[in-house]
Amino acid sequence: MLGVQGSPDIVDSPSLTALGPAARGVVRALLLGGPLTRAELARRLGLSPASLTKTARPLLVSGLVSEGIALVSEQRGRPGAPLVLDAARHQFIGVKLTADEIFAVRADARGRVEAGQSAQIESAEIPAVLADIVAMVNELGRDQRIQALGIGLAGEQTRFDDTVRRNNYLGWDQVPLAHLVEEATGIPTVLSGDARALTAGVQWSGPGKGMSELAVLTVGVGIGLGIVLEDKVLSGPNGLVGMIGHHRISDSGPLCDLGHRGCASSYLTTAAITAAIGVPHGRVDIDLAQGCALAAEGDPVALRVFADAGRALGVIIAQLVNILGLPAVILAGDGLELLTYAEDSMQAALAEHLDPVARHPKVVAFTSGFDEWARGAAVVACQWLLDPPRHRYTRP
Amino acid sequence: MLGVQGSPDIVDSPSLTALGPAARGVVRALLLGGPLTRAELARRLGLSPASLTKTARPLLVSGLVSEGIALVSEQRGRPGAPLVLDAARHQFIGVKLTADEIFAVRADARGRVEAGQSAQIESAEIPAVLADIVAMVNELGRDQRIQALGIGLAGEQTRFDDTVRRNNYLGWDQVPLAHLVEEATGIPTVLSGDARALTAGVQWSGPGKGMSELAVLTVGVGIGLGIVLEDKVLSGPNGLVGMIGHHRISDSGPLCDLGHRGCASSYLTTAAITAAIGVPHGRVDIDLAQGCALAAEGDPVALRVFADAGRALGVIIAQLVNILGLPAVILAGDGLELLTYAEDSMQAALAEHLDPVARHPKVVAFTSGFDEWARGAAVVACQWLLDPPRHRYTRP
DNA sequence: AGCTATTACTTGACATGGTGAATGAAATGC
DNA sequence: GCATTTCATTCACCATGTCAAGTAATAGCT
Repeated sequence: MLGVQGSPDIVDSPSLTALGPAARGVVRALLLGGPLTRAELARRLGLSPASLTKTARPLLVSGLVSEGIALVSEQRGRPGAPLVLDAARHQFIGVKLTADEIFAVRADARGRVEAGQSAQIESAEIPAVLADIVAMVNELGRDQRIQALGIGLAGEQTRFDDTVRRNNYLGWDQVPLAHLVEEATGIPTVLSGDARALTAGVQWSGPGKGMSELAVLTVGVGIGLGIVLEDKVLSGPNGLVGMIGHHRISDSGPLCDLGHRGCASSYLTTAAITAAIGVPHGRVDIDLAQGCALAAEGDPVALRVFADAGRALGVIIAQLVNILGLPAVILAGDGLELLTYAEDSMQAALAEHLDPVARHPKVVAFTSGFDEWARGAAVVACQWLLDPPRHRYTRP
Repeated sequence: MLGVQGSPDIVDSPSLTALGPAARGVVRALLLGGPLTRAELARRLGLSPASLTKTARPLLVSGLVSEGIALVSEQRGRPGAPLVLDAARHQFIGVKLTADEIFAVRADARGRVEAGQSAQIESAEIPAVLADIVAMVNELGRDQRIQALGIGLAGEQTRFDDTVRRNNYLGWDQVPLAHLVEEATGIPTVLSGDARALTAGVQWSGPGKGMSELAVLTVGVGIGLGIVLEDKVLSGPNGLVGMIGHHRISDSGPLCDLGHRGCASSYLTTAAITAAIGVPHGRVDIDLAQGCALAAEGDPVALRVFADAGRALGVIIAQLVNILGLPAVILAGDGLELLTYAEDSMQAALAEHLDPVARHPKVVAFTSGFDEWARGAAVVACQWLLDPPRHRYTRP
């Protein structure tokens, strides 16, 4: 692009915030459902055809939406003109903040990653971290108009949050991070829990695209859980949702670091698995890949550990499905490698613990890089902008 | 036979269906929050004061709402005039349908029961049951204008359903019961799952009144679960929610009738408890009250059975709170008597299995008669009428 | 080809529900 | 008695959505 930093010749697509709630609803539906005719949109949004004509007009004029060519119709009557959304027109930035590292990506409205970077955190002091974030955001947003910025971090964040509450990793408490970043960058900013951000990414543009109900279960350093109900990522009144890490799976079993016997963490975290495999072999420095290699060689210890892990996964999935009636569960996280040797026992445990009346859920493994977490945060930012505001009125 | 709707000497308060969505919102808030000033309503509904003046006017004119006297103000400025809702003005009927009996109550909008009756079901044939229901409804609705009718039954019903899907108790499948009853009585009718109806009753006018998030766990013949999230009773995509009856509590434990070892049903259903107490004593005809009596005498078998039941309850509550972040769990059902001797172990198990980060929930026992189920169905009918319609448009 | 049924879209009059700004009303605190 | 604070109203205006009516484009049938 020709433009220099901050120059006026950036293509200035109108901000999504300028759209009314009706238009946002249309954009949201198009984002999730691909090109759709006005008639189909009207049906999905529960509006009259007349409304859609009216709502779509300004979107067409602005160029955000354009009319495609009618498909070969298998219908009887006049074919509809599909509306196609120019999702690449709007950019978002997603940031995943951990105790020692920051990941950030720039993505378009559909969640396609355009650029990304990462940096180590030198100090957990608020001004230092803030400066790091701002530097990365400015770098990624150079010569781009960024619609919104999403930050995902561990802890008790609600779906669209603005302050960091009790973050043990960073040692922060009650930090108005969204406001700080917004002031420094000029970009509207929202916070979210990291598991919730990952879930949002899965739901809008990952393997769960278009599903209204699903759960995302992550295994790795810890166990994370995100739940989508009625198209919305659940966050609970305090952001305290999905604390499934210490669910008891079995009365007899290994101990987790909190002293629970047979809890989910004791079977599923990477540390638990590597320790369980390594100790009987007299090795403490084993990693997950080595554990998998042992299993591949037929090592009985490794096979048993993975089988137990699979069983734990199956029990958790069954509980979720029984309680919430979910039709799909997505497995993710950097410990997902274990699934190779755990899938059979997982399926067996799932079948055993599923309620006889419940429908068998679709279970999908979603292998992804670490930037998936940051991408999820970008999706959260997009969802935030397009969210139908419940409370429009802010008193003076 | 036609309903009594047409009789000319009924005080004809305008139907709630005539209210627009804005007015319904006000009525709903007043129903849940008692008398509220316009200013407070505006804050709760996220509207401007101007909106409230406008919305409240027709309600005041119609007499459904009247202005109370300002309370002794502890505020600084002008005291607001509380709007009080005349909840007794609108009647609803709730019906609980089981395999062999029908319970029905008439209640006002606030869920206060005005009358009730029950009848045995002679035959499970659809026309026979329909006739029974219609007769009871006509009897309860005599000389009254009934706003809506709610029917609660076991099975895979969604929150506001219209057809009975796969009901094993009655042997029905795909019966458009709501439509049939509506035609025969002239009263708008809605179906709901029975656990969901009970939950609705708890949420609107029971011990959970005013709470936005809670779960209702029932013990008795089976184990039921209803979940409220963001003020709405959860029903899932297929109405398959809360199938918690066969969750595994322990590897070792009694068998349930499906052959699961140590599942929730095997610890908590009344049949399981009475059998567990009775068999060691060589008695098969024991009931729950007798079991309690034995426990009161210090019978070690009974005490142990109740302690195990309490532990199962505690585990289930902990799981629910961990996953959903619920601040409160209400216990109900006709088997609740067991709690007298199970509470300690329940609390212990809850504390043990709750995630270290999770907030300890409020656990409340809600002892109630059998008509609580029918009352819940009446509340569902009221919620249904006052629900903000997502899809207003019905195409011609 | 021409007709009919079917589905898609547009138009304009109208209703509803919401806002902001200005104003008035009723209490407390000094 | 007066400032302050909070509550409520009024009026002009906007956004969204419906209805009824009409136009447009296709498939299938005769």
